[in-house]
Amino acid sequence: MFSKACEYGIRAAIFIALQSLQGRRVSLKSIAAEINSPEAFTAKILQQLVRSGLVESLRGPGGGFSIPGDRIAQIRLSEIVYAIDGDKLYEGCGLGLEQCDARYPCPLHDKFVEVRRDLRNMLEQTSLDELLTGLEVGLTYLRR
Amino acid sequence: MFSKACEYGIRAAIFIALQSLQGRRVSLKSIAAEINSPEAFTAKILQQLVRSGLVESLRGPGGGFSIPGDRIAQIRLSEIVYAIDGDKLYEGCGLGLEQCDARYPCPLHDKFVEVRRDLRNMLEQTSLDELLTGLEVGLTYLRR
DNA sequence: TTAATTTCGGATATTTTTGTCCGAAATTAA
DNA sequence: TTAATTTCGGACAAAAATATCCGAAATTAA
Repeated sequence: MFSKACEYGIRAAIFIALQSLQGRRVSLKSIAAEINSPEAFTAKILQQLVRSGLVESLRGPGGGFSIPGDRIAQIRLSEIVYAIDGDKLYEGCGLGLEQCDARYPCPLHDKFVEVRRDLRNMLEQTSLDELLTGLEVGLTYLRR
Repeated sequence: MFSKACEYGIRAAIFIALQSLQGRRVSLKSIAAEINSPEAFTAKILQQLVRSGLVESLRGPGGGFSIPGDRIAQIRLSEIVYAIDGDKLYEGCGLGLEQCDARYPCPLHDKFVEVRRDLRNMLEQTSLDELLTGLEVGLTYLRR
């Protein structure tokens, strides 16, 4: 469903948010260790999130990545997915037709649009901070 | 959402079904021309559908691909997707965790499971023949 | 039988995605 | 200032997905 890059990006963002709540900046190394992702590849994805303004970074000793407290409740998964994969998930015909819309739909158009809208709604309605509560109380996990 | 292979596979199956209804077998060449797909690649995908028993093939002059009439109403999109992509779409954690289930869920587990169930239901409930009616009356399209 | 047609199957090529390496730049602290 | 740390950015490598090529096998018809 999501690309590997997206999976790593979301997991990283969740972990950064979790640590930012405690006022801790986290290094690339600790992120990759915590979410169990390839370090160098994760670096590329984090750079995309930084450029998109979803994550802040600081170089040098004690540096690392963070998300400002007020942003943690604002940022939606849809923004993270969009920053990494662009509108791939939101646009385009389910059967790959170049032109496919309500006027000239593919045979699957209506049903596909509905499913994708559900996915999109889910991503747009899910903020980072609501994913943290389960982690904090040990009900959900970021690795394994 | 779907792989290119799946997109071609579904479009091909729809076109074969449409022609089979008229008692016509269709060649690889005409399929690729009709659904606007790369011919040799489409051949590989058709072979998968044949091996899975979703499509019948016949070699030699006048040969080609077909779907028996009674199968057209039985075959679901879920079967086509499964024949081509396996259970990739139906299994696995949304965030890519190796172990993620109701007992040890990732932070997105519940929401993701719900969206994927919607997608799966849609594919399981959609049969080939119901996609043909729109095509027959010119309401939907397979190319463009 | 021969020639033409069409799918089958393996090898190969191209493109995209995923992943690695390494030096440069920035920052901190001794 | 110097050394250590950490992100940044570009080049490169590996793997997977997409796509092509071509001869073999099967079938049909002349």
